[in-house]
Amino acid sequence: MNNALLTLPLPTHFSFKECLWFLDRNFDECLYRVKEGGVERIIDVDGHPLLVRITGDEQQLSIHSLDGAFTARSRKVVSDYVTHWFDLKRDLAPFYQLLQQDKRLAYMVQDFEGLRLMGIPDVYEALCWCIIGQQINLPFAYKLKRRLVEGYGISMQHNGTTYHQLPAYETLAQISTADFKAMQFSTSKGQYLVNVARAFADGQLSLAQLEALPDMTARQQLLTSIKGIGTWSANYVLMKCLRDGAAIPFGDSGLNAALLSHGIISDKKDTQGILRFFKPFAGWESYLVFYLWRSLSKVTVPGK
DNA sequence: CACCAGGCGATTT
DNA sequence: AAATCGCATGGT
Repeated sequence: MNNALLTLPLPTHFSFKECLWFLDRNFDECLYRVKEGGVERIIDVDGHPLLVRITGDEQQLSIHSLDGAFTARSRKVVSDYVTHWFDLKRDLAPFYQLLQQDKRLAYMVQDFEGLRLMGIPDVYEALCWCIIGQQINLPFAYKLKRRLVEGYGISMQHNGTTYHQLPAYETLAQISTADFKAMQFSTSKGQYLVNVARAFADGQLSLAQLEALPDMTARQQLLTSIKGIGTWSANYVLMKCLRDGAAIPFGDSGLNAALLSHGIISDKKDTQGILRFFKPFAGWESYLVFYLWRSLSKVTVPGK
């Protein structure tokens, strides 16, 4: 038995290639690295960084620790993390049945077969990314994230490559407006990030606290009580981190673009039309949003 | 110089 | 509740 290897069985309708395509779609991501058919990143195990490499085939995901053998504890944490990240516990068959019933979307079942809604298991990371990405184009958003991570985060070396983690929230909470400006963050973006970091540092917000709430409405309310987290961000977190199938990031520019290009609406402000469109997809709204985002890149996966 | 980008908060209706 | 407005900041 290899103590540095962990494997996870795959459900049906799972394509590692499709998932990897999403992770590697030409953005300058700094919290993981896609290399030689796999993805590598640091996973936090009780405050300790563990570098792993994930590859996949038809049957399973293989997770190699690049940092020594797994312990029983790290095996559990990493397994849970990757299961969440790749959404391994979901049966996509019902979703594909719904897609087939809409002529405008049926092509997705073939073209994107096995694509999972790639999550952000860490709620702090999800919230930071929301704020960084608000109202700016994605290439610039990735630039900002890299500046923040390289300037204030935690990094480690492996075989000559540097791997990063976000700054701890205690660190982020103390970055000044001037320091944010130097990284080309707007004043409000910097303040919003500090607000989130403080909420974690002060114990007002944690994954456990969110999960303890009775329903998604209550979770959304707690999230939007933080200045800087609006409807879009709260729903983005519900979708990518808390795995709420019904979350829709209303107002999202990419979502609107996809709805327009599919002839589903003819006006971004047609709120009723959007709600009507999502109605038959009850419980799968977030998956539908993710597949609509996917459709914006017509690039197909090599070998499919 | 416009207009846009994975919006938000505050204000007004 | 729903619509509108001002706001930052860089990219195209």
